[in-house]
Amino acid sequence: MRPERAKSMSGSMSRPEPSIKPVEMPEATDRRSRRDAKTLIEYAYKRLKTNVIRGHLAPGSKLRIEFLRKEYGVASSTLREALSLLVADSLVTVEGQQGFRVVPMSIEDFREISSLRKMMETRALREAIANGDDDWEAGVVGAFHKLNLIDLKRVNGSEALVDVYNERNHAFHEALVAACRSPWVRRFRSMLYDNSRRYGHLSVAKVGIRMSVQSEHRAIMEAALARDVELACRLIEEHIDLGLRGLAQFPPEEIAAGIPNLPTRGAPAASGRRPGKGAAGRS
Amino acid sequence: MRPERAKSMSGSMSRPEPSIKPVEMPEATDRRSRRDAKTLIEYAYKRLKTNVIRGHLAPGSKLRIEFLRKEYGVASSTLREALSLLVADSLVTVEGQQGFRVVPMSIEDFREISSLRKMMETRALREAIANGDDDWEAGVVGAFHKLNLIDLKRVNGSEALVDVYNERNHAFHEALVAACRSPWVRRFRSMLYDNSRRYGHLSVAKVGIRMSVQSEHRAIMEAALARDVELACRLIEEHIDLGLRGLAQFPPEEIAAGIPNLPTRGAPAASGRRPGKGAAGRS
DNA sequence: GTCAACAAAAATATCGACATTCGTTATTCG
DNA sequence: CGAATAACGAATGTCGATATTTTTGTTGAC
Repeated sequence: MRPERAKSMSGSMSRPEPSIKPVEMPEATDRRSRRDAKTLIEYAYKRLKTNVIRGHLAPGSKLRIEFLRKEYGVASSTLREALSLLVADSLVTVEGQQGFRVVPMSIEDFREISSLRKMMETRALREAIANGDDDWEAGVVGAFHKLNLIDLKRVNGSEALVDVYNERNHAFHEALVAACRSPWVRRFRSMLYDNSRRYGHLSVAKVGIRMSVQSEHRAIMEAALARDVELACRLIEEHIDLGLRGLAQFPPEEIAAGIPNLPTRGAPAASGRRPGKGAAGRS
Repeated sequence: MRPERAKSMSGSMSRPEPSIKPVEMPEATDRRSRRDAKTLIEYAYKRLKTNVIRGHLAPGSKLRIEFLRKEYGVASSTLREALSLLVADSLVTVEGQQGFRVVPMSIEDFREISSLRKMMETRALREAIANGDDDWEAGVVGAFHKLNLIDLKRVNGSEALVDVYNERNHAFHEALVAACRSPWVRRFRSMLYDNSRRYGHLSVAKVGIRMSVQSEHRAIMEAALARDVELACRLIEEHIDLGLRGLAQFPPEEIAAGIPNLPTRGAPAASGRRPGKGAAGRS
């Protein structure tokens, strides 16, 4: 069903690079998601969300309608609605006559998120383990396998591989709780997870991925499949704590700044500043 | 600072009717909130939120832009953005080319909300009791007093008094956790509480207010002021459970239907139906 | 009588122009 | 020289018209 990439790579090595389809390269993303998004609002919403989570839109920065409008090629109301939808995810705030803003990052924020995540994640996991059927197991095993195919040592440093890793890591954790049916738990968990991903990306960018992560994932998966609720919950709590600890060492201002040296794809200037007055001035 | 209502009531009776300023009568609300809303979006947002929580917009019903647009006197994009903001509160859903919809109600939904509310409410209360200063205590005592001024026996039946009661009940519970600083806990608690208010209103409309509620409130307040965390948490959990039990007796379809015999202020027809074809047809 | 294709109608989503508000800089007054 | 003020520019918020999509209603064939 996807005849487009027929003659791309015909290698036959034993285990080549982990089939990196260019997950969200700047161009590819646009085309793809614009196709399978039902509406332009949804398209803008997803793209904005990705960029916030990845840190391409700096934490705390102002989201100027006019700029993003042109950048994304949609009307102002369309973009505005997409941003409003992003408020539901607690990734963006909006205030009276003040416009939209990326939610700031801080270590206290990450602490609270991690703490609540432990509640929600375990609750979701409990339920998933109780309800999980064969399909759920298959999903977990599959997602873990895909995640495990990535050679961690090679990830640190490579932009593209980092993206793939983050994507698959996300998929694995989703698969774990896929069998949880409670809508509210799912919603809260999802909000918290999305927010925590921002810190996850930051952590990867700053200190790289810790090597123990694969074994942690494996242990969690095995406990879940063995239906050992208590163990699985304990392990996932530790997993969350380790993520927190990885960032706790940095000074607050470094965390608030987000990922450094990032070309801020789709964002105006760095933080709250104006784009600079020079350029086309006429005085 | 409010010279408007200078010569209104000069009574000097021992304890008259509990000074019912018409909290959100259909007209008054519009004027008032339209004034102190910074933007039209905020105005529409608040008004829609109130109507959803009160059940004037039936659970599960479709929110037709064109209809509400005229009703509220704002442009379609403005209303659209207000609705998008309501998605953040989990009071409204939006789906692809399908428009907006009031989130449905069900007893399972209420169960999950109540369950999660117990987590969040206790967590918020714990923190509030730990941090609470004199202002917090004053706020709690004041809110309780106002709530307690209402004669419950007289409430059941009177539309206006029900609104006042619900409003003050809300204020009391807000005051209890006002000293909680954790943004995420506050946010989640708030979402859950708003949603649970829908069921609260339904409960009041169907079975009236249980007479024990005042003593429950008093006990919670006293425990909180005495800084008895464990007792306060236990009491509030019981409080929540009692609210749930009040509705659990009804058949599912009655709960899904929302408040009966309500003129659906600001809503088109009852549920998913069209407004009727007659009127200005020209065939 | 049931189903399917087609046409009409309604509702959603999208757009770009316009009005309003806010923050900044330049100016004036004490 | 400093503070308050006024004009400017930029960004937000608001609007109604238009394009697309979905739904409804009807006709015709099997």
